[in-house]
Amino acid sequence: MSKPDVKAIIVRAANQYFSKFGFYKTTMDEIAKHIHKAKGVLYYHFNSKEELFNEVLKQELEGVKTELRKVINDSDDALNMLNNYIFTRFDLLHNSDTYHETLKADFFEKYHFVEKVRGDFAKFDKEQLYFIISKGIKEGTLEISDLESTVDLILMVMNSMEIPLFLQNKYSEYIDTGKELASFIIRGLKS
Amino acid sequence: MSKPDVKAIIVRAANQYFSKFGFYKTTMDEIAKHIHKAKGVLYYHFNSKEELFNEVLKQELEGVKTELRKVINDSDDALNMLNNYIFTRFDLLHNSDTYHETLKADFFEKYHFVEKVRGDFAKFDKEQLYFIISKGIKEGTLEISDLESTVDLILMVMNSMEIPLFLQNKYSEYIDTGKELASFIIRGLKS
DNA sequence: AATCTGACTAAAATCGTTTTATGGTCAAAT
DNA sequence: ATTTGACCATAAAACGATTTTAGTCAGATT
Repeated sequence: MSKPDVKAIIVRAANQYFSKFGFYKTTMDEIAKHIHKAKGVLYYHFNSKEELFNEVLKQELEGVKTELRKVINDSDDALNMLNNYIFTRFDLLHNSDTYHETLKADFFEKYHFVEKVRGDFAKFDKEQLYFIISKGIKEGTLEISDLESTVDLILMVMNSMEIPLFLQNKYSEYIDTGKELASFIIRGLKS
Repeated sequence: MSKPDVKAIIVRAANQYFSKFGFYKTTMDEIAKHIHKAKGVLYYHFNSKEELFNEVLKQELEGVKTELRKVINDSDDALNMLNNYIFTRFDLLHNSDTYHETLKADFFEKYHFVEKVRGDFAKFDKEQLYFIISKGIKEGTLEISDLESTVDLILMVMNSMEIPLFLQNKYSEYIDTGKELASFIIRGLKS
């Protein structure tokens, strides 16, 4: 405890407020008071509220990425890998409250400042799918005509489902069908 | 013209306003003035604004259903039928402004009064998919393990895509991938 | 009898104004 | 190098007065 990492403490507190109340209903004063500091210190470590929110989101998605990498490492054949990837991705994002905030934002066409972090995650996502499907092709278990558009298709479907799943409280209603989605996609890709 | 069908005239005018300005920003006075009648006459033919909106939506979806029935009648094998159904459905709903209103509503959890009409359409939708896929099974071109859950899966995906397609102006961005969706689904069902 | 009118009401939305809250700054303190 | 707390400008909330609007109804019209 010789050097308390204030930046990390701020992010942790900010995370609690942002994930509970969202961007607009969280005030910088609240966050500062919660860690028994003056508001100014937030502005010593971050240039703006938006930057702080960005950092919280970034760390949340970083956690998701770490878990997804584990999924990829722990599955050996591409079929299981794809199946686990799709399901775990839904499960992890289901529990990512700050990410849900940005989904709402997307809907209302606000939160422009968050584009970069979301773009980064989209890129990661795409890379993983490329990797998994390419692996399947090499293994001979998958067979597709156009890798690029297949990846786009899967991404589109997964992204489209996020609003009903996470924002419209249809997770319990849809999740069983969602599991089938994974096996259905795989069936469509199988050789 | 001996008996001008006032009810139909009201619905036509209401349709113009609702589809352009939505439910809340359309006033009963506007509609009445547009057809050169007093507002009271609207309440002679309909019990409330909600009921009038319902009627407009009902007729819009009735039109969609009619077109979709044509698609089913005009395709002979189940594979083409399914392909055309999915694509035409997206295309028709893309142009159904009043329906878009209810999608927004769904998101904001308002417009409870519209549940019945939407439920009717969902039922129709499900019946058609059942019909098409059953036909494909009989023909021997499709082969699936669980009809019920397959239908649910396709419905879930199509419904999920409506928000990005119709409300987030991603129609042009997604529609090409959307076309592939149809052929992808078919591939997944083929025997 | 069926259809329509227009004045009416109660409730809600809108608008202009004042007050308060909030993001952000900074000189001084630690 | 980090933190404080007073301070500013602006945006959001609160307020109250005014207008709009969904819905009603007694009476007119056909």
